[in-house]
Amino acid sequence: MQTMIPARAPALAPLCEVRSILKGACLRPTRQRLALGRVLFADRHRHVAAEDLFRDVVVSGEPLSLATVYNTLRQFCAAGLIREVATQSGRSQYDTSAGDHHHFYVEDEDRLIDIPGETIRLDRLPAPPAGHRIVAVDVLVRLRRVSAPGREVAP
Amino acid sequence: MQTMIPARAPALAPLCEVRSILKGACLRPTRQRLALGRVLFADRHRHVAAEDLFRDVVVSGEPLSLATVYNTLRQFCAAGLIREVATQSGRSQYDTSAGDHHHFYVEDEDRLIDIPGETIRLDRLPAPPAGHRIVAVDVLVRLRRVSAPGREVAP
DNA sequence: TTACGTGCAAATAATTTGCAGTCCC
DNA sequence: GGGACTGCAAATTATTTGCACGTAA
Repeated sequence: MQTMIPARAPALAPLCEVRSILKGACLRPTRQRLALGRVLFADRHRHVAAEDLFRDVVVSGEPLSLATVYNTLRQFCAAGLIREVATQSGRSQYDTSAGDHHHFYVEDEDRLIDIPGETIRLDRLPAPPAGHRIVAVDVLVRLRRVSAPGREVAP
Repeated sequence: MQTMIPARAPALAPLCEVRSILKGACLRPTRQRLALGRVLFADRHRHVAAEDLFRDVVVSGEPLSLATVYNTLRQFCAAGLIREVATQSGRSQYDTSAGDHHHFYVEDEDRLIDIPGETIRLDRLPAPPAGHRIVAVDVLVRLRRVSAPGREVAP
């Protein structure tokens, strides 16, 4: 889509903070993980797809391979440092804040927006089927642009 | 995973019903769409991935191509006849009941289970960002097996 | 040292598309 | 008859994996 890469350097989390996050998750502080962590944890309310993160880290001056980004995202996810958000676009997005909150999803742009945890309250959560336990409740509020190019559906 | 294809013929919705559903959506009643519709609309609480549906239709005796399944699912979705459900597995699942309800998602099996609409109530839905309107609210309650093979996480 | 990580390129998986031929209205 | 639909195979896109090499503990 875009030929020119905007070389805005993304904000970076302090190295020592990332180190201790990794240590807490029993993950070796390799150069690549540190670089990914510095970008990921700079803003606790970010949503990234693997490709975006890859681009940001490379722009930040640390070369690494895309495969490593995928692998590391999976590890961070398994460690509970970040969270995968399911959308209906083909690609996964990762949420840098693991806390309790939900999302708006702008369909046309494949973009996520945080909804603070207390804003939505779920009453009467159903009991899980026998033999299962609830590990998470994800609420996705799907949005579309008003008066989007095209036609508007009558209510 | 499974080498033998169990040739259980799936239940089929009546042809006339599928015809009128298609007519209502302004879609031509072609042989392939009818066959897909008969399988899809036989049970209003089914969840299928494209490949599963493809297999079921072929088993029901109507040959068609996988590409047509994908294309048709997209068309049915756009027409509001079915609904795509986002999960974190790579593949999309389609829900044959378009009505208001939510889902349990068994992560280990990539399987969806309906939660009736009134079972979950959402209070205080947040206002959408300016210029956007809410088109749907999807709640996904993620489940994992209790005492799954492996280890259990302490609470 | 030594198991754990990483890069690369190739493999997979799910889905979409181009185009020639077929079918419904 | 003519545009809508389908099949096929090839293209795309997102992600994973195998294996030789590098690096933190």
